Amino acid sequence: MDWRALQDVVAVAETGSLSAAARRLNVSQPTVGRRIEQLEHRLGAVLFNRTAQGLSLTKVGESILSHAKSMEEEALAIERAATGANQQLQGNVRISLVEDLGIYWLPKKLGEFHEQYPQLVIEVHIDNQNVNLLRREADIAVRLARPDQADLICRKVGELNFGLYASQSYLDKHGVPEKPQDLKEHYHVGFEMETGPVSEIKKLESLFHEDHIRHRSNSHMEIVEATNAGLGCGALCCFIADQQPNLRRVLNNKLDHAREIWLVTHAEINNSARIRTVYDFLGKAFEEDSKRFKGQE
Amino acid sequence: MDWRALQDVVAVAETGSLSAAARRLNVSQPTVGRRIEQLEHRLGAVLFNRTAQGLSLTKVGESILSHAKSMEEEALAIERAATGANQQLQGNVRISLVEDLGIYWLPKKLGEFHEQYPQLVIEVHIDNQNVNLLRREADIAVRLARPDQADLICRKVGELNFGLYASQSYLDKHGVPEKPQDLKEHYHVGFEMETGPVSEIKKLESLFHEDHIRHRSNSHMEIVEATNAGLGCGALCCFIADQQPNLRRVLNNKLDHAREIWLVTHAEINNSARIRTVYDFLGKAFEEDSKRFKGQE
DNA sequence: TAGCAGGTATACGTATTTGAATAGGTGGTT
DNA sequence: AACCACCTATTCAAATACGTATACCTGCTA
Repeated sequence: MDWRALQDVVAVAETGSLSAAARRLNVSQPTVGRRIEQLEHRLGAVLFNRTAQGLSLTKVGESILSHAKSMEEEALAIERAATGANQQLQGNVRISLVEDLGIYWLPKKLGEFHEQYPQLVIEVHIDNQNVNLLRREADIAVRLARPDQADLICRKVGELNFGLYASQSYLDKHGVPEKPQDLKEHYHVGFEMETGPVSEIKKLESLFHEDHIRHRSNSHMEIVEATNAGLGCGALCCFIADQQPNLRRVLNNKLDHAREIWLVTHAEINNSARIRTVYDFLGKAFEEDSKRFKGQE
Repeated sequence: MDWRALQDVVAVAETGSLSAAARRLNVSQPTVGRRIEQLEHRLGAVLFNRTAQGLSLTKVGESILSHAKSMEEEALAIERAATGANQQLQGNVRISLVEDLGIYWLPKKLGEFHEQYPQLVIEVHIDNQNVNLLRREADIAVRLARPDQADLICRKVGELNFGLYASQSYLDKHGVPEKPQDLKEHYHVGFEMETGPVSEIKKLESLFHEDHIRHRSNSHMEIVEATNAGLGCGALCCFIADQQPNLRRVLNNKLDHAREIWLVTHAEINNSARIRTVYDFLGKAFEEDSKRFKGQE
């Protein structure tokens, strides 16, 4: 029995089509189709119903799936174990961060890092959604909330403060709000619900008139630009907004909210010398800039 | 990551060499070598120490092995699930039996079976050691002791009686023993320790003078022939020995011992129509001949 | 010490596997 | 109704992986 076909079964079952599975597995659609066909022949059972819309599991296929998924778990554990055992200071380390930190902060820090560790390659993966560390989608993640998955090790490395900002041109046109109630007359530029912390977003939005919420985005950078462009008041990272010459803080820090910054990695792979090196470097780097992130500088 | 390489890792770790693993996996030695080499490269870790005598696991290799073995377990479970789901009355069924039943009894029964189920192919696997049903080394096994593995379903289908026999020519030469004590003067033809039930064998051997145990074998057939050839008194299946014209029963049935006959299969694969068919057929066949096996006919 | 029976590593022609291209089907959208 | 986006199945040339043959190493035995 070709175990690769079992790998394919998981991918096809989860994506619902040979094509999508092939993309995920970095092979071609005919290859996935053929391998599954062979497996079915070998097992003497049809695992999928084929339609023009894709494939769906048969009863037999379902009875097999959980086993194949267990195999996948074990395969991932193998990758983690091997990575964790690697004590060389060379190779890739993949870091996942939210835009704010990934774009406005990390690059400036990495210069120093590369001087110190010339053999290490950093892959930066900007993503406001959470990546799955258990699946090695990243080696190290920076998150704005404490992770709750098991098997992860994590460390709080600071707080990221958000304040309410608007552009000078916007304020010239719409006036400067003096107290929170004044916001009812203002426009809001905010986060998409799916991406950010829902309760915080709703709390902020409730200060504005519901018809005045004109713009939402899943991109933090885009919100900075939209605020810069005068579309309304936006809740922005202080350490970013304070450096934008056209942005002004609104209502001082009455509407600030802070989110915790967590550095996260997988317990097993953190045995790896190169990953621990990056992890420790980031920990120190965050500490150095903790005041900036709190918006106190 | 190529899951086939993980399959290879298990085989190499268990057999200790690329060559042996290749034989087990039905591929060539260079193939196994290459795939493991690739895996090591992909994982960035050396899994085996290579010597001219074979391969041994490194520390990293060991930390991986248990995961890979778990994958193997799951893969086997998949095979069983697929087989069990197969409701067609065609295909192979592999039966494992001890020689006595496999050679002197089963073939005669199978004629009738094939008439009834022309689409089913029976593979007979004669083996006095126990095969591993969990690994699908056989679909159905006939054993002379109650199996203790989990996940097996089994059924006692009779008792196989053994008695003490010697050839007419042997008795002419050495005389006929009248009581058990007389056996001290006789020669014994018996089982190898590894194959049979150790306590029974020792009990029987103790009746003879230790210098008179001239012949041991792992083959029941060979013991029949050896006894036929006049090498000594042998403990033989009654239903076989009673049909041999030259063999005589010694000491009537004072030294009989019976072993239970168990029909065994795997719980999951017994859902398969074809396997259940054979299982039920064998159950009935054993019942029909139960008196013969007890040596009462 | 020679010969043998294991093993790994390597070279190379062949056979298999692969992916690009494409035909053909289906459902949703304009 | 026509188009588009998505899917599967098939074809065929090209890339890849494979097995055979072989060199070479090591430990055992005569």
